[in-house]
Amino acid sequence: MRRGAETLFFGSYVNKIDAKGRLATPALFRRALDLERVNAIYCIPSTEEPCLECGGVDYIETLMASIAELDPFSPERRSLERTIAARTSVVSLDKEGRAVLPQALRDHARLDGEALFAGLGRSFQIWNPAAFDKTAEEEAKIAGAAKLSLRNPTPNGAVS
Amino acid sequence: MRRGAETLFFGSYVNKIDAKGRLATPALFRRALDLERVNAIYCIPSTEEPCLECGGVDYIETLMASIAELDPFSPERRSLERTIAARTSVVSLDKEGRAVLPQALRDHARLDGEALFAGLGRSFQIWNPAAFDKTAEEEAKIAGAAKLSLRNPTPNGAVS
DNA sequence: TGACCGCCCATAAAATACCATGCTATCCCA
DNA sequence: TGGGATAGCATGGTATTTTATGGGCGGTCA
Repeated sequence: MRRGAETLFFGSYVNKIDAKGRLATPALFRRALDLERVNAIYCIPSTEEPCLECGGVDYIETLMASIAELDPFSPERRSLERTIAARTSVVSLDKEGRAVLPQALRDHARLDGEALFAGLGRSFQIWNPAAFDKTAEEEAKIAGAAKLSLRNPTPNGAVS
Repeated sequence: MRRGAETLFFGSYVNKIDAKGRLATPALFRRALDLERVNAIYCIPSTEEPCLECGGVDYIETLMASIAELDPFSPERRSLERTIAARTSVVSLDKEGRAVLPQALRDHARLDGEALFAGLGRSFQIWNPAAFDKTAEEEAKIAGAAKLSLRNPTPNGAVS
C-alpha cells in the first residue's frame, strides 16, 4: 500500500469559521486526504478530550477494519461499533475545501470563530485553539520524558 | 536499503536568510535528503534548545514509526503524537533548494539574517550561529570526556 | 416564510515557481 | 604551471499561482 510521509498530516493550523459555519481545511491536509475518492472528512468526537478525531476515507476504513477483526460476539466489538461507527460524522467539503461542521460537533469541541487543526500523522484533530494550547503545554512535559527513549536512532556525529 | 555515508548529514554551514525568509539548504545536505521522493524538509522546534530538529522524509518516517509501535491508548503515545506530529512543519524547497521557514520556527530558533546548519548524522539542526557557538563550547567539554570511551576516533566534518 | 444547504464567483494576501547574477572553486589544456 | 573556460552554489528580484476568506443566489425542507 502506498503510504509515504507526504500523505500524512503534519503541523497545526488555525482557520476561521465564517458566519455560515464554514471552516477551510488546511491545504496541506487536503493533499493528504484522498479527496478524489471521497470528498469528505470523517469526524469522531473524542471520548477523552474536547476535540474531534478526524481523517480521510482510509483513516475510517482502517479503524473499521481493526474492529472487524475482533470476535463478532465479543462485547468489545459491539461497544466499539457503537462508539465509533455511530458517532462518526461524514462531513463533505465544498469546492474550496471547506467543511460545515454539524452543531453537535462544534459544541463538543467548543468551537467558536476559529478552529485549530493538529496533525497526528495518519489522522488529525480539530480543537478550540485556546483549549489546545493549554493541553499541549501539559503534554510537553510527558512527551519530554518519553522522547528521550526515541531520540535519534543512531549515536550521532561530533560537532567540530 | 541504500544507506551510505553520502546520505548522512555532516559538517556545519552558515547561510543567509533573505528578506523573504528564504534560506538555502547546504548543497551537501540536499544530496543526503531524498528530495526526489518529497521535495521538503521536516522541522520540529526542539523542546530543550533554541533550535530546530530537521531531516528528510525518512527521518520523520522513522520517528513516526517508532511512535506507532507504542500502545495506541497510552498517554505517552498521545503526547508524542501531538508534540511531534502537530509541531512538525513540512517546509518545501524551491528549485534552488531554499526553504522558507515559517515565522514561528524563525522565532523559536531566534534566527535573524543568517542560520547555521549543524549535521547530526541522520538528522541536522538549524541554529542561530551565535547561540550555537555558545552551546558548542559547552558540549565540547562533555564530548571530550565521552570520546575517551569511544576508542575508535571518527574523523568528523569540517566547519566551513 | 425563513432557516439552511449546496453551488457559484470575487479578492487580497501569501506562498511558490521561475528567471537572473555574481562569486568561487574546479577542471582542462596549452 | 598558469590561465581561461566551466560548473556549482548562494543569493537577489519578479511573475504566477494558491489559499483562506468573503459574499450572492436559487432550491429545499420544515
